[in-house]
Amino acid sequence: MARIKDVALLAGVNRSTVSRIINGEGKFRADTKRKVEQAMAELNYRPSAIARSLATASSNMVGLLVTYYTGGFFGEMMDQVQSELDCHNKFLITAQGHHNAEGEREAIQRFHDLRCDGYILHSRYLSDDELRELAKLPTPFVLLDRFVEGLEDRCITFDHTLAAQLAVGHLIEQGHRKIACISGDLNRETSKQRFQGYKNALQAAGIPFESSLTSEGNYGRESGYQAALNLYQQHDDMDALFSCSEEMMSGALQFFHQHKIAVPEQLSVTSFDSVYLCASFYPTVTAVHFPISDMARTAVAVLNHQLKKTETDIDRHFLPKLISRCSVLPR
Amino acid sequence: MARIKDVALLAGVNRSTVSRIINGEGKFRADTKRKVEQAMAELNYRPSAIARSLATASSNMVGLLVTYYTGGFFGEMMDQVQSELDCHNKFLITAQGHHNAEGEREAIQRFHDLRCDGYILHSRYLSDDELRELAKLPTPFVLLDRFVEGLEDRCITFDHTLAAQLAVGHLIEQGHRKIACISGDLNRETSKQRFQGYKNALQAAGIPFESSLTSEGNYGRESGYQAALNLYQQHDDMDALFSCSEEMMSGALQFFHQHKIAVPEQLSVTSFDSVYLCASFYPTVTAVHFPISDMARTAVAVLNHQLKKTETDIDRHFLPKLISRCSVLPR
DNA sequence: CTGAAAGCGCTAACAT
DNA sequence: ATGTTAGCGCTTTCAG
Repeated sequence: MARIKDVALLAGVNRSTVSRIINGEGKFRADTKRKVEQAMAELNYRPSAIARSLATASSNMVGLLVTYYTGGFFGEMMDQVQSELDCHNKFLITAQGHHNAEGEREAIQRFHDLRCDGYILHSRYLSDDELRELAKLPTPFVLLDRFVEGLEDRCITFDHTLAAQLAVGHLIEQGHRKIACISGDLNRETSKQRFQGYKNALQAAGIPFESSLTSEGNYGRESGYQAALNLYQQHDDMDALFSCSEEMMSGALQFFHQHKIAVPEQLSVTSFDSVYLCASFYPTVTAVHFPISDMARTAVAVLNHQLKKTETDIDRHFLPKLISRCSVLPR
Repeated sequence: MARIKDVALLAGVNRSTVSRIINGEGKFRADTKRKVEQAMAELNYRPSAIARSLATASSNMVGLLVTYYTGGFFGEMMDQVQSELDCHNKFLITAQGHHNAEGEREAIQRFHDLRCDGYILHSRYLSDDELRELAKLPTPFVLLDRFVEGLEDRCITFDHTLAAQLAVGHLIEQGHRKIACISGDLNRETSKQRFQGYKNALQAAGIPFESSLTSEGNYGRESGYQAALNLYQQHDDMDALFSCSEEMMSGALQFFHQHKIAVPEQLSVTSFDSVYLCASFYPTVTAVHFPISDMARTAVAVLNHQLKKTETDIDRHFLPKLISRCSVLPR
């Protein structure tokens, strides 16, 4: 593998001249430049990003922490982050948190070992305190879909409560009263918020909250199926259902199909939706969209400002939008 | 950020001693080891993977090229590759090929710039010749789901033709004759193979091939919907359908639901399935499973042998299995 | 068992 | 406009 000194030798110049030409710093005589470029081409030379990192104390790498790779949600994030990063010629390093704090810590450790210039963390299990501690270290990072007091500048947030409220509110507007809810794992902050949004919507309409109309899932399809089953056994007269995730909605729909419960004729449904799965169901499901792509893009933008230490007024807070599809009928 | 020399200073030993202790090379007096470990802890020292790479001429990074991040298929691959790599303390670098040769070239370029020790390539657009050229360079790589003559040792393959044959054969066994097919983009090698499998199955059963019973999609859901529409308009009496991808099956199912065509009572269907989407449909769809996870794991294993220059008899060829679900009824 | 010194491939003052 | 030189943080001979 050719090194910079081979290029310099072949071109008959000094290594630093080559370096400068590569990095476009300063001016050079046209023919030096030509000679160098020719030598690089001839030797098929590519500078070593590693050696560069060491010399410049900047790796050009950005670490992205996600909870899991599978399921499509992550792919969406990754796609956005990568394409933003590509524009700036930075490298993307990813790691999974594996659904626990220790996993997230290890992931960040890896980023640190690689001396990533910055991180984008979709952290679910690290405590606010731990994150604030991390913020004291020199490496900048932004938090994706998380709010931590004291770290406001680094937080890309989404209003989960309002989103759920919107989805349930739509059901109410269409005249539904007996509305069931499949929540996510209620240990998770955002799940709680979504659940709260469900309650808020009911309250705003003066509908009493009834806990037997709610069932906790784990965001997976099977849990959605199971929850639908539970709910239906207790309330075969419910007139609507709200699911806190698209995957769980997928399972619920399976249950309804199987039991010949017509959606939306007999039962209206709405859902949370991240990767437009709700558009692929039958019927297509009216849902609040969780704009993870836009948020991921924003995360990179904000991180870039932190890296350059420039101020920014990029809007870091996202509001939900309801996407009307075919799963709701007025009562 | 503490460096090795800070640790050495604090522990009162030489840098090389620290280095040796970190890497567990040789023997040391118990108390030197203790002192050093204490110093490392105190300084919160973590060796720089970058400096290490430069010194050892080995980056401990592995590059994974995929065509796209979105859709879940990639996540599955990535998950497997990462967890295998984790065991060996290696770093995963990913890049997208962006559905064209130039994109794949750039991705590999990135891997090279980072001096990855090896690559796992899910390459769709680079020619066999180009891949053979690449094989002449010193960096080892493995090809995922691709067969290139001369590179047999590096190819992890799957029998797409047989898989399709199995899925269509099952339909035939159940007494179906008028079987439609939604194929993938026929410019792609594996799509051609799947399509060929469809034809093979028909031929084996003595059923004449009828091109109006086939429709080409692009692996996306919408194209599946469209294809189902096309096919049904021409042959509303078809008795079965085979889809070359789960996504397209999703779209087809939407069409059938919408038009009250009962699956499987009125129409039996089978599909290709990568990430078990077919289990989430209603009805659940009988499908041949494309074992991308196992293949990805194997890819890492094979690459590891290449990196260590050891021989291996790992089985690199995968055979399809049919997973029976609820979308097929005998005629 | 440990230390001294050179070097990995590059960049960045500092000269000229 | 280009060359000289000294690192970046680590590993790895070679000594002892």
